[in-house]
Amino acid sequence: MREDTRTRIQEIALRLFTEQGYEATSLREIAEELGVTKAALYYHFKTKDDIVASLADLRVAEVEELLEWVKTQPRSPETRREVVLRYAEALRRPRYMEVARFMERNQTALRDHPKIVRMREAMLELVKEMSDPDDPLALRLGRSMSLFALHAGKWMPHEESVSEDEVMEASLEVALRLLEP
Amino acid sequence: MREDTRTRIQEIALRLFTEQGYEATSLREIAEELGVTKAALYYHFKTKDDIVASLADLRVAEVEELLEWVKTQPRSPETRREVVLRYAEALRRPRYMEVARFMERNQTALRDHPKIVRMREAMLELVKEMSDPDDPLALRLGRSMSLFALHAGKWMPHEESVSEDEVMEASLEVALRLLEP
DNA sequence: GTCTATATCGTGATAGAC
DNA sequence: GTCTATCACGATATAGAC
Repeated sequence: MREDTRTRIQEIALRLFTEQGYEATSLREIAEELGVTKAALYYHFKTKDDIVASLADLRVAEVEELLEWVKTQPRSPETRREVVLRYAEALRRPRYMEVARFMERNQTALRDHPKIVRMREAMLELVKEMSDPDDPLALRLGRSMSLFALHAGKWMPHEESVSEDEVMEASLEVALRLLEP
Repeated sequence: MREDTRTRIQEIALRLFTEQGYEATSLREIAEELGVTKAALYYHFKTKDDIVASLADLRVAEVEELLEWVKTQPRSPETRREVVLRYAEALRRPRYMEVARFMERNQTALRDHPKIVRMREAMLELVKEMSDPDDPLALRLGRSMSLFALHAGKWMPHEESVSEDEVMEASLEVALRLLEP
């Protein structure tokens, strides 16, 4: 059974926005890859920003959920570990990592987009929850990098002999190590 | 003595490109901040790309120099440590960190720009020189993140009570720790 | 749902006067 | 070195037929 057009637009847009950048990608390009005209896109999405919003939705809810959860937990090594594990788990879901990469690569272009702003704020709060204000600065910094380390594995170049799972496992190891002094 | 116009253009462009993104920043905006018309910019820079090139120049030579040096050294813990220290030292120079941030934030928009391509390749080689192919994956990943950790300190949010130097010192601590198993 | 046609705008860039 | 005036282009977005 064939995907619906809306989903195909999302997929094409996600790829092009990430590869070339949001502003550098025109609706004409997306339409051409889809095999329709520019105007047809406007039936499925009201504006170009709307496409971004639909992509952000794939991720925002999940991060905010994780944030809500962590707020109910004590600030302990176990909680931090669990946050990293849950975040890593989320990254395995289809398209999640791709959306994360799209956002990361287009932060400036999208810095005023409401959904992106919410996303950034949630991530900052999440990072904040992972340290006490009186922890040493280097430790706090390391923990801030922890979640990012999980993304980094996918973006760093490595040989083809290494499998996805191995990279994810190694990233997780780095991330967990960054939690501790 | 007043800065020359060329330098002022670079400064304004660097700030706007970083804050809003390269594509989102028009020459009109830069000209307005400078207090001249768009056309006047073209006396100082032949194209918009030329402004980027002049900004990249502030950093490319330095990284390539560091790369050349590391290639003459054995792959040892001391060499890796020295690379991180030298890179951290370079980041203290005026505008270097700002240029790094500008590049980082606009990687996609500038992905075909010759100077940016050279820069990325040099950084990748530099990272490569910091590990042996048979080191464990997690260690190689951590070392890849090491230089990035030095950037990260500046971007992560932290209280105003913390000084620049303290942040840099903490970043350095994280970076050095990432070098070791 | 998709089309053609068009409106409207801002962009990077150039020519030539001063 | 800076200006005015202008160009050519491609962008997002809309109207209305099919």
